[in-house]
Amino acid sequence: MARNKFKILDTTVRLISDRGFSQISVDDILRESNVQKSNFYYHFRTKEDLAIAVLDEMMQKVDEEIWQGILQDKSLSPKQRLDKLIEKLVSDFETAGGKIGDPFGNLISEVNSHDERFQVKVNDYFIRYSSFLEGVIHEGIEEDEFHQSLIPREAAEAILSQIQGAYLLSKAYQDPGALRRNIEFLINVISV
Amino acid sequence: MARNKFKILDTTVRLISDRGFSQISVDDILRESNVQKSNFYYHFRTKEDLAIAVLDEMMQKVDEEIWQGILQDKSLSPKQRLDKLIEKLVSDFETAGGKIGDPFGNLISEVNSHDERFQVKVNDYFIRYSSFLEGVIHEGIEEDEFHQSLIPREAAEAILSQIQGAYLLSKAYQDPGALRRNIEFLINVISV
Amino acid sequence: MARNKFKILDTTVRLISDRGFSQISVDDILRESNVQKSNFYYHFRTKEDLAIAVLDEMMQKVDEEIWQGILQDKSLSPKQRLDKLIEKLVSDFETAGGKIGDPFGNLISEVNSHDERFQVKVNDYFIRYSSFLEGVIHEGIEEDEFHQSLIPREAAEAILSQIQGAYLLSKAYQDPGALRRNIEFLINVISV
Amino acid sequence: MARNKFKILDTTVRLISDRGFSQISVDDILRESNVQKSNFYYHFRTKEDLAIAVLDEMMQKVDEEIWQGILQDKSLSPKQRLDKLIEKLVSDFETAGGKIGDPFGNLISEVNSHDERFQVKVNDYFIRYSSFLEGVIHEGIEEDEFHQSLIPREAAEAILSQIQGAYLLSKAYQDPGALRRNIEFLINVISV
DNA sequence: TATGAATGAGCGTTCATTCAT
DNA sequence: TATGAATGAACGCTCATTCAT
Repeated sequence: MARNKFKILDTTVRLISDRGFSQISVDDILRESNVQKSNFYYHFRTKEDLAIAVLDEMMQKVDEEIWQGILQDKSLSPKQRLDKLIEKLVSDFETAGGKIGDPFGNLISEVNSHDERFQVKVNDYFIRYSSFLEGVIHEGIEEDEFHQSLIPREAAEAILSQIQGAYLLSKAYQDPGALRRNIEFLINVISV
Repeated sequence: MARNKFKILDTTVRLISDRGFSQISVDDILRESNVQKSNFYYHFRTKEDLAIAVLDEMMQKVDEEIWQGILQDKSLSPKQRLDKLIEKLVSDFETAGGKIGDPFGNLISEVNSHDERFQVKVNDYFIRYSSFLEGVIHEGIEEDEFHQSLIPREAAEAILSQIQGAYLLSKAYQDPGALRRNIEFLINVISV
Repeated sequence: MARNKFKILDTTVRLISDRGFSQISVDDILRESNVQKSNFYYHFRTKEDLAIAVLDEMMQKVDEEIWQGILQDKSLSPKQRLDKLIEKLVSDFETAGGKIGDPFGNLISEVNSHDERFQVKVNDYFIRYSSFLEGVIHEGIEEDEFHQSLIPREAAEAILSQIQGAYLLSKAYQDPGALRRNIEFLINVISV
Repeated sequence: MARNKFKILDTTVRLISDRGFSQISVDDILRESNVQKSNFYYHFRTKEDLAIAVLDEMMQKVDEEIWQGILQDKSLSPKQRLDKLIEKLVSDFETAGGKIGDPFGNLISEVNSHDERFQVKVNDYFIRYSSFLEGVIHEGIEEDEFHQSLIPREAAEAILSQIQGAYLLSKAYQDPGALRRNIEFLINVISV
């Protein structure tokens, strides 16, 4: 059973990528998912609880699609993997129709949340993603694709930071090209 | 005589850097500024009108402090100017006490707004800032501080993007260090 | 102006004597007074704030009607005043149509409230009423209407206590007679 | 086997003495008793049904503890029994930690209930208690402990009324002393 | 007996905005 | 310019109860 719980989670993920979690109301979610308010609160203690659940889902998806599916793909060189990552981010962005639809679920706009648990989760999210990238940079240096002088940890964080900023500009400009442009710029500039 | 209008604008700027515009209510602003509700609507037709006015103020401030005050400071070399910019961003971030207090007024979280005029303004904002940076990069290439291969326009946008992403991470991590780290990383990597 | 604020206060006093404050909802009050919800919250910060305001009104009414109007009526002897008080309580109870309609506004059922300010107010209420009664008992002893052995303070509190209990039984039994019976019992037993 | 039914009843009695029946929700009871909601409605048709069941339990307890245990204790004189009753009420009140914990289960606040059956039960409750007290007063008069002029029925009701009122004041004042003071006052004043 | 899931009305409160003076 | 009062929709959440298994 728990059919509705699923529908709620699903709808929320969809709505988040459009407007960000704090901008969507419980009523919005309920309207879109055709679930009763009281049933929502049967499945989730509070709206923030739903947020946590959604973040957990997103983290798992990143693990599968980005990490296992792309960044650990040994059939590709480290740089090729980052290129493939860019392609994925851009195509996700585009298929989401001008909206965001990123594997970050519009976390950009949630960083100001005043909820403690939420902050911690977002933190985890970024740290996890960073460490994924760090592994790739490390390999890339050894294989002479990235400059020897790079410190993997630093480069990884800078790439994550650049990805976030690029998302922001893409949304502001309503232009997926900005997403590709800015991430590629950084990747190119650290490549030999 | 528009004493109250000033107080409203001032308070709003302050509150925005903490929570972002869409997370503060008209009542919040009024409570903090000791202005009457009906007087608010005398000065501003809607809440969005206030947002536009605030953005205008912020853009003017960036023109003065960042552009005229730092990026056009001919007593410094182009790279020195970017370094000084970083210092300003970091110190503003820090004095704002863990909050943001940036010259971007937490635009990060407002990019998803559904208001047309707002979107356009934010766009202007980013484009203006980009063009400021473009000028500096251009100079820097001629003075051999930045790599010859750089296209100023691209590099400028990447820096702006990196600044935005770095703000985001700093807030998520509650660590001003992340702001400096990530912007410096990009500046260093494009310097000769 | 503030027409609605008045209507809200008025309606609340009426509804309280029927069911007690914690058993009536803001919606109940609004329905009965034809006031908009948002206007309610313009006049009162919270539901508890309304409660405080209502208690203040009730206290003032007791001061006027019970204290000045009856207990301080020098044309009557102390015992006669207490008798007159009983008559008033009973007739108020009866005109309220089987409901309560007492000068205590059904405080009986509000004593369990978890709101601090409310508790304090109810306390004040009882203490004030007690001291009114104390004055009468004191006079009555001097005029030889009440037993010399009585300690005014103690007798006053016992009368207040008896009044409260009698209200309770009257409501349980739906019988105004119980109100008169039980208060009279105590008055008689302390009279010479 | 009705294990859960027992747990529900038990928990409810406990919660009632703190807040009164109408102020506790079915969810509250379920949370505290670790019983499933659907199981609750297997055992009780409605929340009011539970109320009735709880009242029945309380009445039985009064029969045992107050009537058989104290008021019928032939080893004590009538007045001594009333004194012992006071001690019990006060000590129950105190061990319940400032809360009520009386054998009346906070009926004080439930008298306004709109449920017919509930009203009837509370009525029964008071009448039963009254008749217990009446017996003691009757004996006391014969044994010359209470004034000859007293009508047992009237005195009994007045004592019950005083007990209720004293509970109320004790709760308002958060002072168990008020409970003892006021009941003792009445007992003393009717004693020879 | 017992369970997980669902229901619909209602809770106290806040929202951006408008009205009349 | 400025004010106090009013509006209606929406907010996140809880209520007692029922359903299907």
